[in-house]
Amino acid sequence: MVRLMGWGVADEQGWRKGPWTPEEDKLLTQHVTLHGEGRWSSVSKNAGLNRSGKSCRLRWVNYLRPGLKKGHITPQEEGLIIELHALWGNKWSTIARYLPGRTDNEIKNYWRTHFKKREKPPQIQGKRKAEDVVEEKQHQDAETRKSDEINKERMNYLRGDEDMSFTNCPTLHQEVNCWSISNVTEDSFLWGSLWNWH
DNA sequence: AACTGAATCAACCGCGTCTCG
DNA sequence: GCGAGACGCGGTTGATTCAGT
Repeated sequence: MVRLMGWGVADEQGWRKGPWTPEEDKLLTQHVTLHGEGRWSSVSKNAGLNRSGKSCRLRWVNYLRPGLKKGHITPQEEGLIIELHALWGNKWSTIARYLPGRTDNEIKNYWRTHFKKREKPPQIQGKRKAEDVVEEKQHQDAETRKSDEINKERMNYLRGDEDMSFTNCPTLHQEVNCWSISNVTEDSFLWGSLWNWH
C-alpha cells in the first residue's frame, strides 16, 4: 500500500505520514497498553514512533482500540445513526458514543457513502462482492423483524416519554449496551437535549 | 482480459476548545 | 487574565477495491 509519492514520507516537522505499518501499530499498542491513552504528543518520543500525536491518537481511536467492531453496520446501528443524526446533525463523536465499538470516523464515512446519496434510491453498499450482498441479505432478513420492534421502541424512547427510563426500555438498553447508567450520568447534558427535543 | 467509474475507508488537515503554567 | 501547547472534532482527500461493461 505504499503507493505514490506522499506515503511514508516525512512532513516539515519530520513526522512520518501515510499508512501505518504493523510494526508501528505494535509499538503504539504496546505503549498505550502500558501507559494508557492521552499525552499523545509524547507518545511519538516514548514509543519510538516518528508520528505526530494527532496521527497516533487517530490510529488508536479508529483502528487499534480494543472493543472496536469490525464489519458492516447492522440494521439496528443504521437505524440509530439515522435517528441520532436527525437529532444532532453531524455530531459524529456524539453519535458514536451510542454505537458501541463504532468510531466517529466510521459513522461519518458510512453516512457520507450511504445517506448523502440517498436522494437517489438506496444503492446500499453498491459495490460489494456478490457473496457479501447475499450474506447481508440473509442477515438482514433475520434481523428485520427484530429491528422493527427495536426501532419502534427506540423512537418512542427518543421522542420523549418523559417518564421513560432505561428499565422501561429493556431491549434498547440491551441492544445498545453503552447506554448504561454511568454513561447517562456522564452525558446527562446530552440526555437533556434529548428530553427537550421535539 | 482490460477498462472504467463508483464505493469504501484510512488518514490528513484545519480549527475550535481545553488545560496548564 | 493570557499565551502556548495539547487535544478533539468535523470535513476532506486520495489510494484501493470491485462490479459492470
